[in-house]
Formats: sequence, C-alpha cells, structure tokens
Amino acid sequence: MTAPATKTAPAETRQRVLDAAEKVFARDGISRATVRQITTEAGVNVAAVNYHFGSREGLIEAVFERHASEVNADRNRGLDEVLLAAGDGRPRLTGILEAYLGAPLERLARREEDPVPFGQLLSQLFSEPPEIVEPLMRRHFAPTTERFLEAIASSLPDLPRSEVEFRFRFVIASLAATASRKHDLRWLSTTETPDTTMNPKEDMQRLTAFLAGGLRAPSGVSS
Amino acid sequence: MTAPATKTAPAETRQRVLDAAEKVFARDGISRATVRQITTEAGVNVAAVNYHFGSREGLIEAVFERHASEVNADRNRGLDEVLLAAGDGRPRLTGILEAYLGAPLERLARREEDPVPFGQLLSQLFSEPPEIVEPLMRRHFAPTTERFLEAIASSLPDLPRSEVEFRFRFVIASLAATASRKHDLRWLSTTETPDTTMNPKEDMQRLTAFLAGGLRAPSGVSS
DNA sequence: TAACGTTTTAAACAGCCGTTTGAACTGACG
DNA sequence: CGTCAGTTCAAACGGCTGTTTAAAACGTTA
Repeated sequence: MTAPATKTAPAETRQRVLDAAEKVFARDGISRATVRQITTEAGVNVAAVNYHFGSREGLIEAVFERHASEVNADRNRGLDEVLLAAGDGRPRLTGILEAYLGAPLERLARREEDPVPFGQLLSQLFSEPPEIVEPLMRRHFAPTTERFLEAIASSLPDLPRSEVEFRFRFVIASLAATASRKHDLRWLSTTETPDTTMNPKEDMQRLTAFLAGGLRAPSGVSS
Repeated sequence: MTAPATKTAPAETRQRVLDAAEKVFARDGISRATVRQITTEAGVNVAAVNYHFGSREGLIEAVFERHASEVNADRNRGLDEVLLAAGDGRPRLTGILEAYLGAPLERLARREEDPVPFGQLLSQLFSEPPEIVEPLMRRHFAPTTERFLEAIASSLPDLPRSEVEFRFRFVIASLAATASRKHDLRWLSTTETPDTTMNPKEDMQRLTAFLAGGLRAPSGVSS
C-alpha cells in the first residue's frame, strides 16, 4: 500500500514533498498551507500527497515525526546534564530553561543555510487551532515537556505546583513569540528598525533571564 | 452609499452581523472564519456583509473599531492614575502592568453573560498572520502601547531600552496565552483537570507577578 | 520479450470560498 | 397613487480546496 515493497525504493518524491511541506508550513502556518502550494513547491504532482501520506493530515504528522524525536533527544540530553550536575540538590533553573529553549532556537538559526525550518514551524504551531495543536503536542512532545515541568518544580520548591503549571505556559508562549517573531513590535512607530537580526545564542540568554525572573517571582495569589 | 440617508435608519442587520462576526472571529479566529458562517449565525443573507461593510476585510475593521477605543480608554485611564500617583518618582511597575492587562482580561470575563467576546478576539488576534495583525495593531493600538512602553522603561531605568522592547513582547505573548488559553497544557497527561475556571481578577494577579519578575530581572546580555 | 507491481500523471470530482448580480421588497415623500 | 432611495433576497459567478480516478510510465523479475 504505502510502503514500497520493491528492493530499491526510490522514495525521492516522498522526500521532496516532506521538504517542501516543512518549508511552506513554517512560512504560512499549517492551517493556511495548501497541498497545491506544497506540491508545486516540490515540483511534483498534486496526487503525490495523497498517494504517499494518505491525506493532508498524514503529511502533517510525517513532517513532525521527522524532527520531533531529535528535538526531544536534544532537550533530554541537556536536562540530564543539569540534573546530573545538581546531584541531590536543586537543579539550576537557568540550566533547565536553556536546555528547553536551546533545541528549537538553534534549529531556528540553521534556517538560512539548511532546508530545515523546523524551528519556525515548531513555534508557529501554537498559532494553530487546538484541533491541530493538541494531537501533535500530545503525540510528540508531552513526555519530554512533563520532565521539564517536574524539573522546574523541583528547582522552585517554594512555588505551588499549580503555579508552576500556570507559569509554564508563559515559557512556551515566550519561546514561540521569540522564534516566530509574531509578537514583535514592528507595528509601533518607534521601532523603525524592522529587522533585528536573529542571534539565537543571545536570544536564548535574554529569554532565559526574563523567564527565570518571572518563574522565581513570589506567588502572586494573596491566599 | 453606506450610511442610511432616511430618518429612521434600521441598521439592525448591520448590528447583527457585527455581533455574529465578533463571536465567530473570537471562536474560530479571524482568518478561519468565513462570511457564510457569520451570516448564517446572524440569520441574514450572505450578501449583507458586502453590502454593509464592502468586503470581508471591511467587516474585520468594523469589529475592531467598535471596541478598540474603549479598551484604549480603559488602559490609558489606568495608566494615568499610576503616573499621577508616582508624581516625579518612578511609576509602580505592577500598577502599569495591571492597567495594561486589566482591560482585556475583564472583557474576557464578561463573555459568559454578554455578547462581547472581544477579549477572546483580542488575544486570538496574535495567532493571525502578520498581514492581518499588523494593520489592525498599527491602526488601533499603537499609540496606547507606546505609552505603556515608555512607562515601563521609566519604571525600570537600569534596563536598556532595547531590552525593554525585547521583553515587552513577552507581556503581549503571555497576555494572549492567558486569555486565549492557547498555550495551556491540556495535552499533558498530568493535567487531568481540563477546565480550570477562568478568574480574571486572580489571573491578572498571577500574570502580573510573573511579568513583573521577568521585567525586573537583570539584563541577560553579558556585554 | 512479456508480465508485473509501483509510481507518476492529467483530469475530473464535489464542496466551499468571497463577491456580484438583478430582481423583489420596504417605507417615506411628493 | 406613483416614485424612488435603501435594503434584502435567491441565485449565480469564477476560483480555490482536498481528494479520487483511470490511464500512462517506470523498473524489476521471470
């Protein structure tokens, strides 16, 4: 059916569609990208998507399957180091954050030289409707995210667990805002310089400083 | 042309379309809502949108014109109070943040009893593509936002101006994340309770605590 | 060479999109 | 009563969507 049964499987068309889909998804957003855009960009027939991936939705899944495990591995490796260095003590909050932010931000920097705009796609993902976001996050990023949630909680023992979860959303939101540049202030008259060059290493430092400060803030609830 | 020249102008259809559009935009997002969805929900003919608003885009503009000035007035009033109370000294950061966050979050709370889901819409706005976001923000929210940017900068004199602007994006992103519930962690297995009831007063306190902590953090750049 | 499974192709499918059209309807004015 | 803006209506416009179809092209194997 889908998998090639012959010995020398070319699967070149499949790869080109995946590359093009990744690029178009990252540029225009998943829900706005059309299969005709993708197949045209890939230089293949329209039917290739349905033949190789079953449907448009299957293509989306395939794009994430290609990279999600890599991102998760990077993040887990970084977190392992931080936890190992901490020993029995509290893990360093900034280290945890850097492990979480580093993988997508680094993948974002490569976007100029590589056909790998997966960092862009990953941040744009949160602009998608819930019916797209939630299945993908659950399938590909839930376990790793949970590890980081635990690590942050153990790094901030005085903060109620509910507050940790409440604030973790802002980690994700701020990461997405930084990576996708969606919330930048181009529409303000003061910010005349529109293209502040993206420096992933520096961006991560600045983002980490802000998030660590926010996460460490005393609980806002008066009770 | 557009404005009724007769004495007793009904304009009831126009109003119903506006109400329905606001609801559908807030629920499904601007770029995903169709004029047929809106007109069906409003119980009017499809052509009503083009007759009363010229085009789908004109309807979007009209929806924002209805509420943007109100939100801006609320925010400016709150900011005036904070600046007045500060006198010649530094304005209180938490006060500035509460003035900025209060208007949309309060408008969000009314959504159960009123046909005014403009708070939802305002936060969902940032999930839209730039060609939708930027004109709307520039036309309706740029001057007020600039005032708040100045106020925050004067409240944090030790923080470089570029860092203030960099971090202000996270204020917007976190507000949007709180209001639209887009970045919540429903897709995590731990968070078994999916519907944490929205308490705008408490949400604002918790959000303010986080953002103040982040904004006050020492500049992350090493230079 | 002939037969075979896999892949690619052009063409068409029904369905929805925003918008336009021209006729029907409304209510106030002369 | 007739007139005439203003408004509403069903119907249709071209264009785009994801998907399906059947035929053609392909490379391997017998």
